[in-house]
Amino acid sequence: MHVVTRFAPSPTGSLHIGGARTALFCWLFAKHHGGKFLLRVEDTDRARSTPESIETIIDGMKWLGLDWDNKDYEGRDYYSQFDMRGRHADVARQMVAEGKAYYCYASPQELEAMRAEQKAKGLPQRYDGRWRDRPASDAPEGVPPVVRLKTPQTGETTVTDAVMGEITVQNSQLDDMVLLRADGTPTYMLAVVVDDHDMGVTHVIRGDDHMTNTFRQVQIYNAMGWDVPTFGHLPMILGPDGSKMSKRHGAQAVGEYREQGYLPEAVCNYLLRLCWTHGDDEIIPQKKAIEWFDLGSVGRSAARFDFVKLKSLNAHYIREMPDNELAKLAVPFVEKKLGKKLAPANVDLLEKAMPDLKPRASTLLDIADMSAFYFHEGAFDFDAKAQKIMTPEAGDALKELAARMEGMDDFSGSALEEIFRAYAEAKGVKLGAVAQPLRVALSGSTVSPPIFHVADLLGKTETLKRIAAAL
RNA sequence: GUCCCCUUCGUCUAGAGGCCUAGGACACCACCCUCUCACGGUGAGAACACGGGUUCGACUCCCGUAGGGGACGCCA
Repeated sequence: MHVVTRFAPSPTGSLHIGGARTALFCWLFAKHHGGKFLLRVEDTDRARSTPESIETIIDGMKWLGLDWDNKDYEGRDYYSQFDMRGRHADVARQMVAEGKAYYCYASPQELEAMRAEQKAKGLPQRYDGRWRDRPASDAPEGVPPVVRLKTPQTGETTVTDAVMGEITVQNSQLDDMVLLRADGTPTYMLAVVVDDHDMGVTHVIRGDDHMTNTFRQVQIYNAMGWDVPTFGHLPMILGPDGSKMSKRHGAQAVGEYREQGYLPEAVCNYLLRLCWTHGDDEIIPQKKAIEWFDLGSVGRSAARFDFVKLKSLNAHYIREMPDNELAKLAVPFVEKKLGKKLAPANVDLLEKAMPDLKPRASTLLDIADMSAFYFHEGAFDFDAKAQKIMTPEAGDALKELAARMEGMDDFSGSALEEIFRAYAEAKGVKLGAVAQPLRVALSGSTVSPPIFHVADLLGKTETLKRIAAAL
């Protein structure tokens, strides 16, 4: 199957998680079929479109690993809808010439009054076609008209959606939408259709908030005699409480997930599983996703976003990642936590500590929090719990054990553990009774990775230094 | 208000008329492992929105009700 998909965000903000999901699905569908995936920025709204927003969206796509095929297009890495405005206007004029569209001179105020009246009467709010059949001679002087599509008022329109199935709407429900604004710029409705057609888009995959637009857009395809692409509408992503996703629910922008230490693999896997399934499979690496993806397995109902599940998926991908790669990703987070650059030796230490850190972390932020103590300089400030562990008796024991450590040639974790175990057994106490004070001395906390291994990584000199500082 | 879509454990979902004593994952609880915290392992609890049909048989098909979402702009 010949496949061309596109992601068409409007550059009026960041790349939202819902947009990322749409982009992911478009990308997966194209990759699955060996087709093309295009990026088109819908920037016809000049007042709200910003270059910063375009950058943010592109950054987000790159971070997620969703590469598109229209790079280096006229000095840009994406299609700009605004660039095609001339073409859009030509199409609109062609439709007027062919009697498929007409000029409407109704002012915005007039239309507002019309809608208000309809609403008051409990009538459906739509353009009443007041200029649909009026002769050109009725045109008022000096009023720039908009171009409206002459939509069929009888019959019905059926769309076979690759996700939602067959959906039919009565044409009487559709009104004559604006194609070209009074200032000659195209509306979204016209621009998407023309661009999708011109770009050879075969599959329009987007959020289902566009479902009802589809019937209107089909009218434009029909008026122009163009092939209608296959549509696939994806269900909405809702906040945890079932209402529309908003700031109060948590991170919305893809960039925020990045800053919070999420891995793109986890975000993609989570987004994929949110409304698409492959039996009982939960962990779906990118390669498998491309192999398995299809539109038929996309669910039809809106899904609630579950930050906890995303986190557990992120934890999984952290555990799977090779230590060196993970350390590299974690460095900026650790440096931010520490407020200073990490020396090469410390980066090395971070990588060596990774096997201990990985199973304990859900995000890169967690890794930064848990690993900060390795790089700590000077004495720790013990919290109440730590102070409770550091009793005079514990101090005496540590002092004795430190003396034994001095003489160790093999300062490995297992050798240390042996010494501590032997000591504990001789004193008739549990290992924890001596291991916990060591943990507090070395990490400044009652919680840390396995403490003998920590000592091993810190080295004999640093370990003894920290014990001395703690006593 | 009009039109469109949706409805299985708390959440994401499996399920295409008998395979369902409704499966998996996250979360939660218990136990095991254990130097702390995790990881891991084992186990428990937890759902077919409601009401009518159709059928020998409905989570699965049809209708209705309720609830949720979306659209109704010279925004996209």
